Amino acid sequence: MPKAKISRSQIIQTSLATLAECRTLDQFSMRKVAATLKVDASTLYWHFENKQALLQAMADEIASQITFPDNQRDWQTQLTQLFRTIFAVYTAHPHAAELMLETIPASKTRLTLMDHIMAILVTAGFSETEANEAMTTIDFFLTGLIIDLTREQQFRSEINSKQAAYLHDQVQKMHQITHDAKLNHMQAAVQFRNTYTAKQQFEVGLKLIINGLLASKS
Amino acid sequence: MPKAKISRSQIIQTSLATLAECRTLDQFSMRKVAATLKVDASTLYWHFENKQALLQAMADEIASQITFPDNQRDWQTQLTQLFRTIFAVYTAHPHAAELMLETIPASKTRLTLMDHIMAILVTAGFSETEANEAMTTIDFFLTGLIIDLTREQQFRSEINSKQAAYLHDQVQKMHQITHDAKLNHMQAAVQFRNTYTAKQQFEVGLKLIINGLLASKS
DNA sequence: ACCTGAACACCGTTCAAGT
DNA sequence: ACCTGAACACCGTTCAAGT
Repeated sequence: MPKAKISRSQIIQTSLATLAECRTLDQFSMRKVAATLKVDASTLYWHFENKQALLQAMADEIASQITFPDNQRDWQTQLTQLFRTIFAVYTAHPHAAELMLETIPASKTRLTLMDHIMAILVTAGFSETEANEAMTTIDFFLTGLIIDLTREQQFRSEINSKQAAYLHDQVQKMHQITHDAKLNHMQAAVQFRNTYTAKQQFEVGLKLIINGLLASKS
Repeated sequence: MPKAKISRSQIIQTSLATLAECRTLDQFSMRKVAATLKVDASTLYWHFENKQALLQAMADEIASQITFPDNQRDWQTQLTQLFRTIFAVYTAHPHAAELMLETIPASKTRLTLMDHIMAILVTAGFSETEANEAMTTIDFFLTGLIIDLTREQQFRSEINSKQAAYLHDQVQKMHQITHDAKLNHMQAAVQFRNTYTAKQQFEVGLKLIINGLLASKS
């Protein structure tokens, strides 16, 4: 029994490191991970069924870093704290939000997390239906926000590659059209996005949804 | 001046038809579009700068089918009607939601639409900030919902390809873990998703957010 | 049990050359 | 102005063969 050159968890760690150096999720490839590990690409297929399986494992690894809030506090506080943690974890790992979106929550870690979010709401007196709706709404909001913002940030920083240059032009064009067509509300929106940080936008959106929940309760 | 074999709009139409036959967005390729048009793949690059540009054009084409609601009605009705139209248009075109997510709204069509949504809210008395938050929240919710649901639907219908089979297994596994670990709230969530249609889930989520807006107003 | 090499069937994109 | 062919540098995945 010869010692294995690489382990499953080693692949996951290296994959996350490799992903961190990719500008977009689809630049992440099995071949790049293999190259970093100094292993043939086909070797990875002994450890993982396919690329999707590796992505799922990476998503789980990230999700496992999310900790649960103190359950003595009221539901608004618990929910806010928990989603703040999720926000922090997602922003700490490049492309984490996209990874979650492209991946099925078929692990105990992720399912337990979702169950916990719903538990907070159900314990607070919401129905299962309301809890499910609230959870997915917040989750999609959070995921969408992060994906959108990281995209724009990358355009601002990198003009090296042709692809980045094209996308940068599109952002410029967006501002141009907004200005020329006198779309005043969009102009306000753009300015709003430029002055607020991602964290601030997250807080304000989360508050809106929680307020909505509060209202539906009474 | 020889007559052009193909036109820009012809490419866009064929692309949408080609996309409709792809099970996932990343199965959509320039080469497939070219093959359908009986043209060399490189020809497309005379009409479009790159793949991203074609995707943007496709997204615009879809977005142009969204009509605005009667502006005599109150803001809740207008907002609900408009997003119902968006929901209908997104579900009519396979992968439309993903297309919107992967693409920058750098066209007059899409920017005007966004401006209109904000205008409804600002006219109703919300601040630009609140309007922007509400718009993005609803948009992300809608996009996320559609992407999630279409994914699951595809798994249920197709077991042909190996890729689909793997994802189908993951969905199974998700149910299994949920059951075994007694994640009761998740179980309720799964059941909820199985009995409700996409449209119903959309309606209920939209109502929640609008109620939140109503509450924040008073 | 774990890994390699070569191969297959794909991609997006470029560019000289054709009409 | 519009299109082609060939080429480049990539992909994910499989599978017989090695240790």
